[in-house]
Amino acid sequence: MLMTVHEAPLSAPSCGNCQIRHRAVCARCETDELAALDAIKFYRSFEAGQTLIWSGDRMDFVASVVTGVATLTQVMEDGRTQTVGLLFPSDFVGRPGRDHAPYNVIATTDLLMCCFRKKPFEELMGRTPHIGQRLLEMTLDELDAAREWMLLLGRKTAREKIASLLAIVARREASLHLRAPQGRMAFDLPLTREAMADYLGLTLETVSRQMSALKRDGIIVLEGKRHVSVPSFDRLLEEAGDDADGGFVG
Amino acid sequence: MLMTVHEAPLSAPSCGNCQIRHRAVCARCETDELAALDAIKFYRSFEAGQTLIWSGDRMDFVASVVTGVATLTQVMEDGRTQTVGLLFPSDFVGRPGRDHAPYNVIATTDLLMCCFRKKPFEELMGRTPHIGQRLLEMTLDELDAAREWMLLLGRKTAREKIASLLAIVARREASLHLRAPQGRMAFDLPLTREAMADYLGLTLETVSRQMSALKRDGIIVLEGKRHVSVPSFDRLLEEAGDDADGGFVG
DNA sequence: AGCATTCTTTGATCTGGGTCAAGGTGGCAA
DNA sequence: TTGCCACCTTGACCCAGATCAAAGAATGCT
Repeated sequence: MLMTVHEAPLSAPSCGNCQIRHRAVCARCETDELAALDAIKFYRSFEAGQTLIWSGDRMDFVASVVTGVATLTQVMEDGRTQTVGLLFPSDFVGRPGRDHAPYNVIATTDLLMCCFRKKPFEELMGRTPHIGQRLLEMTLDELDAAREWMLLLGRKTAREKIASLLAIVARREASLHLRAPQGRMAFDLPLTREAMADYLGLTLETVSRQMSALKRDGIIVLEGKRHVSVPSFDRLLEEAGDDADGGFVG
Repeated sequence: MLMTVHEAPLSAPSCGNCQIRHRAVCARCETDELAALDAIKFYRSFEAGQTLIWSGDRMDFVASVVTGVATLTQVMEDGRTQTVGLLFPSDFVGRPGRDHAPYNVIATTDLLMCCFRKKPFEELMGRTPHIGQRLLEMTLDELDAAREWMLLLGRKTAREKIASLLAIVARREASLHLRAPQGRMAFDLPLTREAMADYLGLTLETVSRQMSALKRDGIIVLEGKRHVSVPSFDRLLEEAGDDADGGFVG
């Protein structure tokens, strides 16, 4: 069973540990871990567009997304920008054992984060190997996702890139509602055209043109700029150029 | 899985644990860990060009590179290929808790791997949290490297890509000889032009042209096709477009 | 030595996506 | 209800890198 909706800061999620457990079952939660995590956690909320963390900032906490979407981005001296991670609810940011942020973390929608002070979190990790194991699994999944994205950035066409991104967003949105992604589906894009471009290694004009092309070709239906419906998820996957189920577990 | 298995080399590296510890000092090695790892390890060697593991293969071991260089590559149905990882000595392949390989692993030079049967390795990990922690650190480093590479693939020019790759190889070669990368340095490229292209998201012709351009501009000196010397490492880093120390810890 | 193979370089040409520029569109503040 | 501002779309043109083609090295085999 996947974890259900998290509530606002005042009424904390029923199982704070779920953040760490990243869509894993709660059944195995050990009470003391839960209490220990509860004791060091706090919530922060951000508005769409806000930069939560600047690259190079001191970061004295680790965190996981409760609701909303954020990006990790790298910026070159001359301003070229590449997004290197998309964070959906249950995704984790921050690295035990490093105290400066290597990326900008930007809220692309309104965002609620569940944070853990790093010091006590690290201590807790030392005491309960289980948390470290979970973190390892999550990190390995992220690594796979990053490598999948390397294929996209290095070898896919603009159209395939857009289709891949839409497929990933569709999948993640579906998983938030405990559904498998298939058939007709609809969702809101949590990203501006520019943010999409930064994730895909394109310009925003190309993103816009390819969105129009996919719409013209009936792969997607747009209502407004952000709401997308996908008549056939399989068709979308074909456009994404992925073999088989093609990809992200992320 | 096609591979020629030679027997364990007569003189194994003095501390097998170092593989896992990934360039860490051996001083902290705990005797029992070492013995336990020794008990489940074996060596395999491969020739340049051999594919050690095919994507989708059952993989019943994890391993680390002792000598030589290997790549992790993804291939699309139509043959487009993207390398998603470069493995130098001390780098780790394989994931506890997954039994099919997600990438092709290809030896780009003659290669010696130190392998651990997965089952006993996982059990050992369960008993000695220390190994899990080390693996987490290594995985987080790889994730950073992958994300750095995403910036390269998404936003850098062909010339910057080549310079970045040369800088990484120079750094890794230097670290094998326990030196800091700086000033004049020389090394052999462990990759063909095609393998470079696959890692950089370019064609081999573009790689060749840009190598010639960097040579013409005095950034590098080529002796033969593979031997590179770099008169000024700083100059190379500038060409790579990295800010500050720019990058890979890998 | 002669030939084949594999890797690399270089040239000529083409093109997908970038760049520059000009309008849409829609939400919201006054 | 108007006007602003942020976001998005579309068009015209351009260029970095792809593609197509040919011809050098280097190596190894007979």
